[in-house]
Amino acid sequence: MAVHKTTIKDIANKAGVSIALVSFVMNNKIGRNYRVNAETAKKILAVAEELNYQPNNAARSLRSGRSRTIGVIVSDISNPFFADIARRIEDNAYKYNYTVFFGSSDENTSKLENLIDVMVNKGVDGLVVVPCHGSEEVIRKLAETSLPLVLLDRTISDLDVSNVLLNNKKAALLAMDCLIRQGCRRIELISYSMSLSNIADREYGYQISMKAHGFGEYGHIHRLRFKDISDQMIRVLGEGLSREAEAFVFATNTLAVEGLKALNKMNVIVPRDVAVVGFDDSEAFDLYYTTLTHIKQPIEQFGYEVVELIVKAINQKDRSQCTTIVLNPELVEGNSSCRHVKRLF
Amino acid sequence: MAVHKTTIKDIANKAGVSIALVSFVMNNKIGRNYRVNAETAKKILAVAEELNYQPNNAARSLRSGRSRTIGVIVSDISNPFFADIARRIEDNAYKYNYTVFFGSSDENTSKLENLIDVMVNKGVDGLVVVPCHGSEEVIRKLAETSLPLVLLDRTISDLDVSNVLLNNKKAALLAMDCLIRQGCRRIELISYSMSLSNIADREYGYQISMKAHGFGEYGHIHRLRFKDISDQMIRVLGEGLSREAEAFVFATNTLAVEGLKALNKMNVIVPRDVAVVGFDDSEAFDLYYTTLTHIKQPIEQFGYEVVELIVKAINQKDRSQCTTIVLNPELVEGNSSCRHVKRLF
DNA sequence: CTTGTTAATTAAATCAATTTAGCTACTTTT
DNA sequence: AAAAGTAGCTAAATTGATTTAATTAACAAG
Repeated sequence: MAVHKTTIKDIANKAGVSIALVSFVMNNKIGRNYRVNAETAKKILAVAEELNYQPNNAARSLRSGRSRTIGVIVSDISNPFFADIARRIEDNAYKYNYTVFFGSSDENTSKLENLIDVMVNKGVDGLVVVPCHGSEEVIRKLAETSLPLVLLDRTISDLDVSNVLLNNKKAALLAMDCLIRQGCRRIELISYSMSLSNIADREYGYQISMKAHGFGEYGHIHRLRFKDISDQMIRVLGEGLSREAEAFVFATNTLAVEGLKALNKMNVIVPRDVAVVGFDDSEAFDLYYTTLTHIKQPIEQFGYEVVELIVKAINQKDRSQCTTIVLNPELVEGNSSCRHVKRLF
Repeated sequence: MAVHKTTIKDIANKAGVSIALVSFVMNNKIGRNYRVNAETAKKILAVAEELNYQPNNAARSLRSGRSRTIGVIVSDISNPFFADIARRIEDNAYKYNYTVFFGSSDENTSKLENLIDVMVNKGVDGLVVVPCHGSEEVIRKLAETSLPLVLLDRTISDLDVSNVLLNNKKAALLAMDCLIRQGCRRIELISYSMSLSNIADREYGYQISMKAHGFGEYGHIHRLRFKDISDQMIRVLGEGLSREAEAFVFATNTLAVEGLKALNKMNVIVPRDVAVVGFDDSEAFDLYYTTLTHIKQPIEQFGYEVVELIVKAINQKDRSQCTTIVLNPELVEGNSSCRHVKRLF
């Protein structure tokens, strides 16, 4: 608790030994090379305890070149999806005695680059990054350095780097299967205009499914710009409905929230007028008048695996060994996709 | 971008000067005590640029005893209220060249104590803490140390420390005035059983208002335990409704979300059957079938002021000078408090 | 009794930056 | 021309911990 002041030197003085011995004991380095008398070790530990010794991280870091610190850059830490992952990362990193710096890129490449600089400058031992639109080159350059790196949620094609990703194609297929089982054919996808691997894979899964079931002609992918979503949303949903779309799939939780808001404004009732499937959970859906069918991502596992990978990468000097972990999505069926409800009205 | 390797020494070698000169120039220390020829300075800066010099934080930190790092411990970083504040803190701290460590206490004192230890150990220059239930003693001990400290959102009574708080009593009065204006008398408050200054002040404001308007006899404060809220919520709301409560005030956003969920389950329509006022905003309310009347807290200002205070505290050696900033709440009137709607049904 | 071995310990270098005290050359003053 | 002042620069100490190389003391082996 107390703000530390006692150093290894203080302990050495009080215990009547050299600072080297204290260091050996404090680091449990006792072995064939460093031998310390059991009595002496005991005494040193006692004095350390008495003086409430806390090692100086700056000194340690300077000497070892390591900070026991990890940098995590997500697109927006106030997005519940990333906030939840952040919590898990924090918790798991703590187990390994690592502390975490967080940063938000706001889907802005220059901000991302800046954050990377700040964190590298702070001396983080490794970086976890959610690549944003247009960040490909920045990430490639970063991957060329010797700094341990793990990409989260999205990846960069043809880049030899560790990843923790969702099986986004499968996720899209799950969403589609659910709707198709309900008899939907005119299914439209609401997506972002940003070029992101997770989005692309979801779009791919959507298209595969539509074609496989022979609904290709009904297919529509709406790609919205990141800024000023709500106006665009009302427009594209309106377009879809005028084409008699039977279902909308929203490619992210932010899109789903905005989409449901728009449908509310347009007085469109879900699932009576149109079926809906979303991605990710959100507290927002808890108060919605019907339960939302959505793809559930294994948040805890995301946080867990990311830390495992980055710690592994830090501890191996061989940077060439990369691991990609692909996590499985799960379909949570609510009422928003129950197309048959129409008959009830 | 590149992982740094060039040191002050490299620059000195390449520029043909001593490391001291490089340090003077890099730190802009040029003045009466440290004189550097303009030409030399220029050359040093050029070499630094060329070698892409990034100062080693560990060395700097070791020498100066400062880390340019701030620790922020909230109760839960995945609660949107704190996540939003965290973003603002991060942004404002960046302006001062500070980086931020976040931690979540989960309203658990021993976890809080542990986090404080970790952060002190990491050598943070200052701490921003949201005190949790039962943390009084821990905070008092912390305040006795020389570590700059700012309490956020909640305070500890009779403790000489800087604070950034909401005027919670006023906030409660605003909420009450709004309901009373609508003709409500049987107003009940849903609160936590935790002993927290913000909660206490909101309860106080509620009681003051009820008594002042002569509704004391109708007053009911329900204090829920932090764990397993939903069951308790259904019970207490049921109790309230059986007493013909006309309005519920929820003392926090988490309580409001749980409360509205419970009302949904109980098939109680807002505001037809009961009026509702909440604290804080939440994305969750966006999809609710009616707009929620709530107390809006100045989130941006919270983040801003906290950083201002902690930076000020860090830069003054005189620890005795404490500042308390009390921010003003704002009432955002939605439809959930429009009691008169009853007549329309 | 010398040599070798090993247990126990320590002095000193190192990490990268900051900062104090001091040292040259000049220039200015008297 | 001696004294004083100053511009420009540098050597070296310092920060706290880690780690290498060296040292001492004790004991066993030859």
